[in-house]
Amino acid sequence: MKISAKTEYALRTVVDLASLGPAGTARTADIADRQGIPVKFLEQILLTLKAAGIVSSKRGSKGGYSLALLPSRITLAAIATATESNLIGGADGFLPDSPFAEVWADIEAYTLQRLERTTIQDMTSRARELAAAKAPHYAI
Amino acid sequence: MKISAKTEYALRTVVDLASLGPAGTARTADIADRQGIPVKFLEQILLTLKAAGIVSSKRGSKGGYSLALLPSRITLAAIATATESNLIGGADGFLPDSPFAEVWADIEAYTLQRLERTTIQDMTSRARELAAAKAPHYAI
DNA sequence: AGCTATCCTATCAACATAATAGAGATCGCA
DNA sequence: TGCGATCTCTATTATGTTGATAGGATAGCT
Repeated sequence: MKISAKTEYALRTVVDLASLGPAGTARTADIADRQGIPVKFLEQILLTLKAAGIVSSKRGSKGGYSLALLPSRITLAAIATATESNLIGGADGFLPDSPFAEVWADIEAYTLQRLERTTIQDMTSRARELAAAKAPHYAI
Repeated sequence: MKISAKTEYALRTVVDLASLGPAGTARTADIADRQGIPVKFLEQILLTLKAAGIVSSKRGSKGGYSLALLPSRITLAAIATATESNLIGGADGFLPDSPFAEVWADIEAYTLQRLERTTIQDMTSRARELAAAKAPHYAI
């Protein structure tokens, strides 16, 4: 289960936008700066995310990107399938009715389900939990 | 979940050896021929499998490769970890306590478990089942 | 108009994988 | 002992994918 930099950047980018709250907007350069992502690379990623209907954009001065959906409606699967060329379907080479194909199909089904059940909202709330558990003295 | 040609070849090779029965031996060239694998590539794969303790070899005339373990003791995980450079550990880039890391760890754990619970013997018997289901008129 | 930012496409560099090449080492047997 | 068969080892090439960069085109705001 390798994860590409592109997908990792995409996930972090969507969380970044989600952290701005509803109707929050950010320019590519600002996201890139906050997340440590090469600007021109992030441009491409944002175009991909836009094509997938995950973010929306506004051009020109006062423009930028914002989430096209509620964080609770954006699944990790939606992001990963948009950016990862073959999240699934890597078991070709085996005959379709081979026992190996069954095993790989099983693994891919689990993977896809897990990513489909998990939303960006899950990520942000879980991040808060983890932060609270790590530094409870600041939280109290 | 991409699977490399090397791993696919390795899996097919071990099944090929298992199909020869206990104490069955085959030369590299014969396996390559039966499985449609480039000979020199298969040489490297067999060396890898040998280093992993999955097959054993005998040199010279009358030499060849054979399984070092019973098919019921060879897991898909053993083969895949031997041939695949990073079956696991592809979620670096995320901070270790990031919620993303949790999700990926979960998926990897499932993957590894599935491959560890499945043996080459499972593969050969399942292959027979599938063949029987496909052509029941010949089986009766 | 002129500035700002997204949009689009081409290109390059780095890396991993698939495959090939050619010696070298060891075994069995005549 | 010699010789062919077969595994063993390392280097090299080819190919494809990914990560990143470049530069201009398009659209919105003031």
